[in-house]
Amino acid sequence: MTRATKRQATRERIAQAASTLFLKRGFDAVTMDEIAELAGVSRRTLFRYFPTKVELVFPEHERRLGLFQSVLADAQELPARLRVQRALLGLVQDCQDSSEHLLSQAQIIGEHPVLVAAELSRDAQWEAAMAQTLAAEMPTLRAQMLAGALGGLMRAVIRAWVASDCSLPLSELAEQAQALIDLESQP
Amino acid sequence: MTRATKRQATRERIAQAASTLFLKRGFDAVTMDEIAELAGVSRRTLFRYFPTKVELVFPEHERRLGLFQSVLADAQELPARLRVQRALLGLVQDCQDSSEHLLSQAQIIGEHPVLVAAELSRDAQWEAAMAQTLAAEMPTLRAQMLAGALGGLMRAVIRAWVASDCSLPLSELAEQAQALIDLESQP
DNA sequence: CAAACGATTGGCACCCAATGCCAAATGACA
DNA sequence: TGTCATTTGGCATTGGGTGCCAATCGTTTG
Repeated sequence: MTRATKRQATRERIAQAASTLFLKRGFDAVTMDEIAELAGVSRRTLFRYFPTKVELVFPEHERRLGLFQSVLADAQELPARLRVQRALLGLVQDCQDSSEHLLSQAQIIGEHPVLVAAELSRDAQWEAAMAQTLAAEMPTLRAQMLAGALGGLMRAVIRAWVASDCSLPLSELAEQAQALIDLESQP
Repeated sequence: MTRATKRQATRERIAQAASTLFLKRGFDAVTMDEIAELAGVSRRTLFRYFPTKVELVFPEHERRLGLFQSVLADAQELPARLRVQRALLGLVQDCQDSSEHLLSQAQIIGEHPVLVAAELSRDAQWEAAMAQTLAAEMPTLRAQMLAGALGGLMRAVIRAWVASDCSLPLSELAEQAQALIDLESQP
């Protein structure tokens, strides 16, 4: 078994073990030792794959953010606001494709303050990426404000969608959001 | 010395001690024991006043949030969106009045992921309060989206203001923000 | 004023997340 | 197959956070 493959498999085994235990008993009631044991690795190795316990709740984040950023960077010939719109649509698609995983994640996060905060700071990374892109064709402050507003919209949309058990059509919600801030008509 | 007075004094002494140490050596390099010693209380008592180390960075938050909520609840005869506008203006005023404290707080937070996340989750409480108020005169989802967008705007404005060492006129920035989402003209 | 009461405090032991260090094991490659 | 770099495990340590109990200090009542 090649090195990279094994690493990948171990990572997924750990994430799976963590998710299982978190869902069964809640974030706080699970110790790192238990996760390590269920995943079949030592506690020390577990910390090499996931530097903090919180990271175990968002195993897909880094990959997803990378995707988002690459969509923003693609097709440089298009205007920035259009690239942002595309990236957001891609994100929506990604959410729909993995709605199952999203729901269990939401259940784990629940009202837990630390996890809610962690999710918000991950959302902020998306906003930062959008702001950077938008800054190419408008003043920085305006780009940051717009990105912040878009991020706030996204959060509300996703939250509503998750609250409906992912049953409502996400695209419809996204349309309502677009009515509030029309990217096309921004000065 | 009456009980409540003493409690108040102790709380402020602790907050002051923490702020001093954080500014001098950074959040991570300060232990709870050191803060307790400088404040002249036992470690155990320190944890009774501030349940987590992070709370020590936002000692004013609870009071400020309460103020914000009471402004939202006042003057029920006015339309909700106007009350939200008032509350936001009050917040801006509050920030200008305590800009000094805000700057040192920003210096402590810096790029520290945990503190950034903690600040975001506090912002989210403001958004929730606004959303609840706005929900009185529009559908819940729309209220949440609008509140999220307003929160994103506020954050960008405050961030820009702090980045300028609180020298730019905050009211001017707020006006720019209003141009993006005009509360009056929302359907 | 004194005694009884309730809130505040301090000290202790304990749990657990997180980190540094070093030695053993394991896959890659000549 | 033998060497080399990566990965892994075990160990010790630091520091945040909590439960428990006894001592202390306002407060209240007779």
